[in-house]
Amino acid sequence: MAKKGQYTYEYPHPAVTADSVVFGYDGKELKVLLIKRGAEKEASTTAYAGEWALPGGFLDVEKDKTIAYTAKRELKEETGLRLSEKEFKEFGTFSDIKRDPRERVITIAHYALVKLTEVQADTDADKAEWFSLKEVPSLAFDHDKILRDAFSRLKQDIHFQPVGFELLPEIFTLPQLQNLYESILEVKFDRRNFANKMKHYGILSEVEDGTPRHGTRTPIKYRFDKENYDRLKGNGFRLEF
Amino acid sequence: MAKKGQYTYEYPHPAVTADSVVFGYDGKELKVLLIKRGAEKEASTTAYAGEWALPGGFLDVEKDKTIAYTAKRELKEETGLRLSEKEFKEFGTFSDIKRDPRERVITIAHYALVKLTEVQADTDADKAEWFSLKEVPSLAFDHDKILRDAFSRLKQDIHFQPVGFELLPEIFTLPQLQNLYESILEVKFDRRNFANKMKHYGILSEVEDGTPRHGTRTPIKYRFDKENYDRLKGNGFRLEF
DNA sequence: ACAAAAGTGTTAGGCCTACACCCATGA
DNA sequence: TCATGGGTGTAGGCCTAACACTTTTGT
Repeated sequence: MAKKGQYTYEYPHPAVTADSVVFGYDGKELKVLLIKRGAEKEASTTAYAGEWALPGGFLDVEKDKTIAYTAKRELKEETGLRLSEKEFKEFGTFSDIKRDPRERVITIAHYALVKLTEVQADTDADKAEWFSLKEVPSLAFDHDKILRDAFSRLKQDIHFQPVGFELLPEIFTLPQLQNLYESILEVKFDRRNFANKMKHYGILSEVEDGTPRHGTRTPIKYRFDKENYDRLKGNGFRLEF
Repeated sequence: MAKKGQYTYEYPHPAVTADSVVFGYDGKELKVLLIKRGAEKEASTTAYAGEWALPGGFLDVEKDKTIAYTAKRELKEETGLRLSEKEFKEFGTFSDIKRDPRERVITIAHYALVKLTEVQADTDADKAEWFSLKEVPSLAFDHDKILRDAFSRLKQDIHFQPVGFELLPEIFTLPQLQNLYESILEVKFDRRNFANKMKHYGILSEVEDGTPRHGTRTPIKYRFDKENYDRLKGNGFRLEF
């Protein structure tokens, strides 16, 4: 570890952190991953000790190639989750002069989408916990605001890029997909219209699992047609509703 | 001025800057404001001396309330332009480890829209110059990329929020407005369809200037209905084309 | 047997697109 | 007088929104 006071500059420098809002979907609700700030580690983490916060941490000036890499590294260290840098979408900078009581800290905020059902096993339950968006406790620093902003940004983004693939298990049903959209946009859709639209996009392929679907009570299973999905993601699309 | 080496930290800190891409419209073309980097001032500005760059500069850790304030302050200092903090839209962070040869510098990129015809007088011609987007020289640091990203972001944003008010003079004509949209989106529109659409939004009010419009050769003058314009801006809108 | 979940198709209305002609001015 | 710029309206197509009934399973 570096010696105290080793790094000097002609002008004051701020500290820079990357914080991440990780959204997951359990088939019913949208959730967010939070960590509990501990008092055990470096002195610099003692602010807001014991409170819930977004995962994130300081830019390693000498090693982190980009701030997205910081986000990735810190998420892994704090929650056990391994995501690639590309999965972090930057959505804003929070730079208020008083946002950290210790020193001037600028944070670059990111959000990421994960398949909750698949990564739940990887999240280190000692440190991290998934919260329903409606039951998020009050958070350290300005993380409440960061979380709110991330959610609005996700709401915006969902209009232009399909969003299911990142959040749903590989095999899913139309009602699940619809519920996901409804959870994010906080509205209800007509079942028929939703199905028509999704089918027209051509990103769904029906999964044949042998069972010859007796009733209509058990939903049809789909997976995403990754090729069309990615093309749509690249070109952008217009979800109107 | 602070003494050299006065500021020490336990861990290395990056420098943080705010850079601004200021777009203006002269009635024909979209332009961008650039500054020429000088060698005269502090040592820290000698990198890329003499080259063109985006206006911007270092966060004043002790005084700048937010990074948007940094953007505002630096723009004023470097070009003479006075904008309010709200006029700077943050659109991304550029954090590549090698983007500045001197030390680790993270920049928070912003863009702003101004009425070129009205502010041209305020821009300090010794330091700053307006360039047509198609004639931008090669820029210092990674500012080429920042400029490209700003332009794409503007293109995106224009689909969801009306954009004329910030760029056009108070009184303008429909052909001007159309040309502005065409300049930004780099496409051509049908005159009639464009007019129909804009009129349906209800953000244009005809300006009566006495002259009883003999021919149709002289275009009708409009101003924005600020109330409807702001409402539309708040609610968002969907420009389809 | 009843409530809840899921599948399915049609119609009306609104928005987008394409398209042509006239008038006045300036060269 | 001719080329240019600007104003204006309509018809067809597509997408969106609204809407009801049937089947089956679980209680």
